[in-house]
Parts: sequence; C-alpha cells; structure tokens
Amino acid sequence: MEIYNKLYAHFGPQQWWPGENDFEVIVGAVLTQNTAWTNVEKAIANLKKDGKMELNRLLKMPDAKMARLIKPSGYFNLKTKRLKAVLNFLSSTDSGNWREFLKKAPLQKARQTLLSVYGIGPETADSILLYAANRPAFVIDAYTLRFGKRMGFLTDGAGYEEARSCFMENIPKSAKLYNEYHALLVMEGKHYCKPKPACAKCPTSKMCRSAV
DNA sequence: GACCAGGCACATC
DNA sequence: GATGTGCATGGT
Repeated sequence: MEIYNKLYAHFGPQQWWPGENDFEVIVGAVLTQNTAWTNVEKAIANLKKDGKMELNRLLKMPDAKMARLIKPSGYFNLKTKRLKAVLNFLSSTDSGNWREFLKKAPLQKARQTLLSVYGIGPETADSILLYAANRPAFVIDAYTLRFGKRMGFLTDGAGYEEARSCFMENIPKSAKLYNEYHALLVMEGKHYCKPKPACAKCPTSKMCRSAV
C-alpha cells in the first residue's frame, strides 16, 4: 500500500479503461493482447462505424469482415478467431445472461470459466473480471511484473499467478482499488526511465533503473 | 529500420 | 514444467 500511495500521490487518479460499456471492455480486452491501446481504439472505432457494438451482430459478422475491421489492432486473423470464441462463450453462458454470471458467480469459478475459453488467458480473464464486471481481480501485466522484480518484492522467476497472489494477499480486496493500482503501475511503467539518467517523473529514485 | 506494445495457444524439448 | 515460436499493425 505504501507503493500505491506514492504512485497515487504522484500520478493522481487514472480512471482507466473507460470503455463505453462492459461489452466494449471485453472486446477491447481481447484486441489489446500484446498491442498498444491506441491501435485498439482504431479497431473499436471501425467496429462502431460499421454498426452497433452488440453481441449478436458481431457474432454473425463474417470472419473476413471482422478481420478487416480490426486490422489496426494487429494479429487480425488470430484475434478474429479469439474474439469469435469469446462472443460464442458470452452468448452460450447459462441462461444467456453473461453479465449476471460474471458479476454473481464466485470469483474463482468465474475466473476458471473464463480461462477455459479459447483466447482468454490469465491477464484477459482478470481484465474482464475487473474492468467489465467490477470484481476484485488484480491484473498482472508486463509492467507489473517488471516493477515487482525491480522493487524486490517479486523474485526473478515469479510468474503471473505468483505476482497476482502477492498483490491480492497484501492489498484490500476492492475492485476500485485494484483498478486504480493497475493503471498506476502502467503509468509508472511508461514513465520508467530507460535506461538513464533518472527522469523527474519517477516518484522515487528507486524506480529508476539508474538507481537499481 | 529495429524495437516495442495493457498475450495466448501450441509445439518441442 | 520450462522454453521457444507464430501471430501483424502502428508509433517511436
């Protein structure tokens, strides 16, 4: 929490992932895999320009068309397959109500179910739970992993699950807090001095590689 | 022109 | 179980 407070004091509230609605957040979660968010915005804009961002419409869209629309987000053939798989999952969720499922099912169960869907790995699953369903699932990404190792509270060999446990066991389980914390870590990661000299934007000298 | 970005599935050892 | 590879665009 000390780190959180420091980052918060430095960067301020982030209001991250302002998708227009939960469905759009899920689509974005798939499209942003290993891709800069600015490219994802273009892809989503294309989808919207073509028609309403709506489950059944996207589900019925021919693969070739979807691939063309999401092209700016990269890996368009691959992501078309993944997005379709996720859409299929949403439309087939018990009683057809995926919102209900994501919000009400026990967190562990919801996460396991998401992970079983083609195209959804740990980060995408947690992103959906946190940013679309407002559940306290801490999202680990490349920035977070690097940061934890740099700061010394994660071992060099730490992977996704280890990092996630570390955060979740040491931070009160609050979706609002997790949301903000993750966003702050990404901010920190982006400003992180590479490689030298230290830049004025780093909240603590420890956060600069030059000081590690 | 290299390098990276809010990963994941699959093959191989 | 760890490690490597393919997927592809747009910005720096």
